[in-house]
Amino acid sequence: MSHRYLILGLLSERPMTGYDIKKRVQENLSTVTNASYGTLYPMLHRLLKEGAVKVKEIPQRSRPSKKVYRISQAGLDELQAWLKQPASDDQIKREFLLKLYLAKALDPQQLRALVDDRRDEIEARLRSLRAEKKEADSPQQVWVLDYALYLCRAEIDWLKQLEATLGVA
Amino acid sequence: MSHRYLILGLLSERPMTGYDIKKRVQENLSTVTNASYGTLYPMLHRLLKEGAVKVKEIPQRSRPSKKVYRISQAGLDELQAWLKQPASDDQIKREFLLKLYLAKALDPQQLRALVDDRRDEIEARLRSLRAEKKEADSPQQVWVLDYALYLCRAEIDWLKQLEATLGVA
DNA sequence: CCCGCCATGTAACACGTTACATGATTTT
DNA sequence: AAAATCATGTAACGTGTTACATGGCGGG
Repeated sequence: MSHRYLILGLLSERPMTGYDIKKRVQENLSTVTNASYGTLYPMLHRLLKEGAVKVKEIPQRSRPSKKVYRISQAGLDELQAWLKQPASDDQIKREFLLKLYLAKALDPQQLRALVDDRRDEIEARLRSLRAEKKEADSPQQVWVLDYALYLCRAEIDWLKQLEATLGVA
Repeated sequence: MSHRYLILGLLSERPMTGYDIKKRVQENLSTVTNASYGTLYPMLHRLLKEGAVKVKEIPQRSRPSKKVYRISQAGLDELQAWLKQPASDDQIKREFLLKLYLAKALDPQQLRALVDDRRDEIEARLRSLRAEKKEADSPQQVWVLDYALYLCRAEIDWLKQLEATLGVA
């Protein structure tokens, strides 16, 4: 459901096409969501039907006509109302955590390998986030990236400590 | 799909009923998943059909007969194979992050309120995790709780820093 | 006497991903 | 000559949540 507000939020900045929204999400919001066309287009249709957005069709030569969506007053109201509500609980789905919990079934060497691989992966992610931050051009983007960076560092610390306890045992 | 391995993993410790699994998940794994009966029972049926588990039905007076599931060799093999594979990417869905990103549409006071509320919430969560940790009785459980604790602390640090930059602006 | 625990399950709904379909234009 | 970009969309599939249905037993 929160893709609804993702769209309304982006349209509240400026009118956009579905295609624009997709690009914007990939560039700036990949930490938050991965919304695909299969989610975005149907949701735009729905928002239109419900009056939260309006659309202006711009014909193009030899291409599907561009549909520029613009948020309506009703849409703005809905967005505002949603923003004021406290955020619903996070849903973290960390397959890695599950594996770790189930690792009784694994011998110590394999467990060690699992943890080490994880650390490599997170460290790679940390580097790529740092690179992204250099390119960031809005405060909002920096906030989100910082968030991801803080979490990465925390996970690395935790992994180090975990490795230490595994080393002893 | 990973509920499949959740079930296999828990059954690899000892035979259990669907009801037992649900309880276990609520008690020890709420950080990782919230699997409901509507997920668990159908998955057990499927695992049975596919030969990854076996079942023993124990009739009871005036209650649905208890179905105790036990993992099969095929199931164990599948679990091992899965555990050895690197974990797939995390999917973090943080509604709060989205709100923050879209907060251009919000005036500074409301933004402030959003951030403050979040901090209260996370601090409450931190306390409840600490309490849970005292009750923990397996290393695995401590690992998972520690993970959640590290993330909580990181988020609080990030929020503090965010509050500071908001205060200045 | 009521509530929570035990214990199974299904059905409707909501959500999201992936792959497919189309096809010119611009960049490498 | 190939690949990426622009630009729309649908359909099948997979997964998960919620609410419903059933009903005795034990403790406060």
